[in-house]
Amino acid sequence: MGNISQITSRQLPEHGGAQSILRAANLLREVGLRRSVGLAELTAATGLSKPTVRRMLLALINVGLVAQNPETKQYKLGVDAYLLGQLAETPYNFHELSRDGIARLAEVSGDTAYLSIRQGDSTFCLHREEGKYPIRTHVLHIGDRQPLSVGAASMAVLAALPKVEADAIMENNIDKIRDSYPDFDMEKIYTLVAEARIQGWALNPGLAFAGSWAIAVAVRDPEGQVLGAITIAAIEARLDAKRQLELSVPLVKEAKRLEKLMRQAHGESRPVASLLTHEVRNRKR
Amino acid sequence: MGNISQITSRQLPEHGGAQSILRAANLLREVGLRRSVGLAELTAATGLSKPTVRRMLLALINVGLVAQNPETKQYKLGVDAYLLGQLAETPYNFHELSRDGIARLAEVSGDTAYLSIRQGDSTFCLHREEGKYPIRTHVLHIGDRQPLSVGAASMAVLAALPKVEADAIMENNIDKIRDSYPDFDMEKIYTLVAEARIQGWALNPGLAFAGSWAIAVAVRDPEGQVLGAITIAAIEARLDAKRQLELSVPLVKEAKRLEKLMRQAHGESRPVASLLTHEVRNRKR
DNA sequence: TGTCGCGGTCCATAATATGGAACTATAATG
DNA sequence: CATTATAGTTCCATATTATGGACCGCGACA
Repeated sequence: MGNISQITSRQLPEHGGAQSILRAANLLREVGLRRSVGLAELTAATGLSKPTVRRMLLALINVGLVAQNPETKQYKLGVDAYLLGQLAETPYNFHELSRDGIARLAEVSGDTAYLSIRQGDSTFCLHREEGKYPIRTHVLHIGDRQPLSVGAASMAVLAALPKVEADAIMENNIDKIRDSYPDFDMEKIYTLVAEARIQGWALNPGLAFAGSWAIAVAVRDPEGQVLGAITIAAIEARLDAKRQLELSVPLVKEAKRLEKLMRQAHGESRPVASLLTHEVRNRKR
Repeated sequence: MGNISQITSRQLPEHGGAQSILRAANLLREVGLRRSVGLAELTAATGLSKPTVRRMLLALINVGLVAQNPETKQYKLGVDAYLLGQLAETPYNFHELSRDGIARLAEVSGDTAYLSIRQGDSTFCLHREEGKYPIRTHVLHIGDRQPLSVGAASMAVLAALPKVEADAIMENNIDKIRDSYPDFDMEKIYTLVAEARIQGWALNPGLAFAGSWAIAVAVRDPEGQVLGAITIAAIEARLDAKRQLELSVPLVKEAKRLEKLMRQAHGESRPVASLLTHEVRNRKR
């Protein structure tokens, strides 16, 4: 494998020998990131040859991780991918524990509340809860991924990271961002992140999508690492300076609450019920 | 696929060349089926050599599908597995659309209601909702898989399948079941499934776990295929013949409702919102 | 009718993954 | 302290396994 040019994605011969797994996982990710996608696009996205992609897709279909619509010939994630997700957990039960808080935020604000988790140089939208106000921004969807810098949650995460780390990431992401959001003002991002550091919450004044504003607060795990962020998004008219301040209060409160929940849950390593669980599991095995 | 000996799992050189993906997926599944597992058990479970398993695990860790606890050295599914699951869907939105109905069943019964989806020769527990009655059976957990024949949901699915297919599956599963549930009376299963065909709902009178009874109804997708089942489980004292009859009414009703929901949702291929989604997605790419 | 884009397949070749063995380390057990 | 079990690593000859160029068939378009 080429070790000089880094055109496609992750590579390196890797000490051991397991390249095909990396490729397959990459492919799986590419399929997942689009709701439905054709063979050609996947070959382009992965940089692999058509037969290879097709073979890998067949294998993934065989194990149920991918499904193909027999009419449109489009590929998408299969049921087993869903099931696998049911078996996995977010760290510290981040997702589960946040549910109520996010709902409360949607309730009190009337707008849309989000939960995002950090994944390397991106954030990933895990959950969305809608409030009662009839005009909503539907910009961010569950499953959407945004490079750090783009969006309120992203900026909140960046602001919460050590400054050197944040700067390195921004440097790193700058190309990715120029590709996807050509008319993006990186200077503004630096300012906004700096402000977020002082305020304790980040503001996205419609940068990614005109008219769609949002404020966000980072959430840390019991070890102090930045796990993700919670966000309230609204149309511009409903997020002026005054309301930003108003909403930042419950937002920060819910973030603190979530952090506390995670600390508590972290204390009790295993609930009593798992004893029974264990008994049953043995029976099965 | 191998139709004679099924010793290890899926095998055969497979027409194409993508065996390592099959192996990796298998490994991933084995990791997922246990909450947390060591290297030795995985080598045993997969039938592969230690270096191979370790190499594959490293690759899977690299892509985030597996995580390793640095203290215990145990492996489990990684965050990316979770995220992947968020991107996937159950067929016909089975899981989403069932949520309210399951909650209602838990509410009216006071006991525990389940949703299970069929996966080949097994059912997989997708969702559980608990009622208010203080004594609950915690036998089945989200993520648990049971071979068809074992459990009320399983039997409901079997009863709903064409008889020849059901018989073939039972024949097929019989070894698996003898392994895991040594004191299992297959004769009784046949009887119960036959009864289920007549009644329209299946009863598990504490077969898998003494004292834990349940009734279940199969659910079909808009094409008429059996997708899974919904279940009400309770302790034996709360599921005598009279109450079985009582509870079977709302159970069947919810199943019908769910089927209707899926038919409706199937009609409208794409909601309006996805136009916007598409626009945003383009921006990113 | 020609051509372009797409999904899909073949197969000789080259690259890749494999696992036995031998070894280290650490922790629990008797 | 010896023993056992577990996790993990390295080496390397071997052959299993993946690869992609070339090719086919189809439908859309001009």
